[in-house]
Amino acid sequence: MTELKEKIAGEITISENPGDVIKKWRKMFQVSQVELASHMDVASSVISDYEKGRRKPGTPLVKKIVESLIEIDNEKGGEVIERFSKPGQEGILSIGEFAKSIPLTTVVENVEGEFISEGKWEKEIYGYTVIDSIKAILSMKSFDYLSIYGWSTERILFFKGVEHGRSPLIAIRSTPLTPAAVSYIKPKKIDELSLKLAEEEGVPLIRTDLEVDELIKRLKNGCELP
Amino acid sequence: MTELKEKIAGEITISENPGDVIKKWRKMFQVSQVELASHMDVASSVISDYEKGRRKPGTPLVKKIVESLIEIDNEKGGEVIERFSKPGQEGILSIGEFAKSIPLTTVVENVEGEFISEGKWEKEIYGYTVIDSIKAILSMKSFDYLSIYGWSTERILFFKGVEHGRSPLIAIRSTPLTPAAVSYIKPKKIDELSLKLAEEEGVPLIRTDLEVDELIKRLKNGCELP
DNA sequence: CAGTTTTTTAGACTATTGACGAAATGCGGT
DNA sequence: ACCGCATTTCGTCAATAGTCTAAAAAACTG
Repeated sequence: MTELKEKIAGEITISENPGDVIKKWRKMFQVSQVELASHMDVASSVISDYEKGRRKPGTPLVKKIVESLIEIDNEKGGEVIERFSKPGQEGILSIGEFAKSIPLTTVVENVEGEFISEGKWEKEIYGYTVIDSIKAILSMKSFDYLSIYGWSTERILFFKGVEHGRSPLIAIRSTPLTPAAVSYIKPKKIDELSLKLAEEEGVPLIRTDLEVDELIKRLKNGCELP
Repeated sequence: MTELKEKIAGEITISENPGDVIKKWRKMFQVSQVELASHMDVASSVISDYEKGRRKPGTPLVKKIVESLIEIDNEKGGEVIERFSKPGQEGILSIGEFAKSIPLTTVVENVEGEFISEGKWEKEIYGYTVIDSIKAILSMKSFDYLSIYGWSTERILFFKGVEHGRSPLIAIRSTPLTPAAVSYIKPKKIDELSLKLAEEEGVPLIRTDLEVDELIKRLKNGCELP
């Protein structure tokens, strides 16, 4: 949902003619100016002024327009939103980029993790993705493994719902890209095959016993910004 | 490039604290307020006022900030931009969503196309993707076939650089999703196997002899908005 | 620690936005 | 042609953005 909001807001903002883009998305959501204005508690001529370019919207107003379109569609059953749901990303619980690269050892420390793989790993991490393995497996035919890389492959992947560690590694090996590191969230027992697979990929394995919510919180707060 | 700009602008706009997001991205690009301000030809205290939330940016200003960050990075070799390049999308020439669903027959008419597959096709099309098959093949190991679906699978895919029509269909069959239609741009000769493959997928094959630029233009102008 | 750079803060002024209401225009249906 | 609904246009005013300069505070480096 946030991604769609950002997409719309970004497109409006970057455009040479924000008014045209506002109008385009309003029509996409099949909402009249009167309806949008009513939802926003303004006069409909306000919407027209922006769409025709008489006024340039500030960010608070773009935010309000976008959120209103989303809310109106939800009230109508969410059909348009459904159409704009990207396929294959159901199992991604959280994904983000760090403001600066962070040493892997620091990330692991922050999430109270411990290395399963032996050796000294001096990688720099630029982002993270937290994945629910069960959901990913259930949508096996459609899960978009490439989407877990978001904006960079130099990231650490956290898998929840893993027992022995194999399936994420096998899936990762089926894509053309390689993450910087893989971590399991509260795994049962990591077997030797997983270690071997990871070694062949040059990917360090880590484990953490943090709760998922706490993990995500730490990734967002502890690693993203000073 | 546009996608990254929209991503940054969208995140700034949708945020409860745009100033914090502006600061985050400025730091990500490793640019000081002084440098950014100088590039934008304003006083550095202007940047501070926005980052600290004393002023709320209008869309023209967000646009200017984002474009300045990108330009500054380009001047420094583009390393940060490179880091944020999504892998696997090198062969996508153009991708877009229609404001409303359009009957396939109308789309085909607009691009002066003709059906190769027999029968009456009454599909509704929600978007398009124009793909350079040569580039996609060259980055064979990393081309992200799922990315061609953008925000919806209900789209028509146009393949440029196709001789007999097989490779796109084989590639499509290797992903878990199915497009609404497939069109070739100036193909040599479509062989029977391609027809058969398409038939098995329930995907109509179309051909068009438009130049790629003209095709993209028509898709953007003729189909996107009335 | 000192010096330099970066960021923040505050006051001030001009231009523009945010928003209204009323009138005009456009469009589709009967 | 008329009606109802949607959109556009325009004038107006209060509030806020866009921007400056100068000083203070914070951060960084050797």
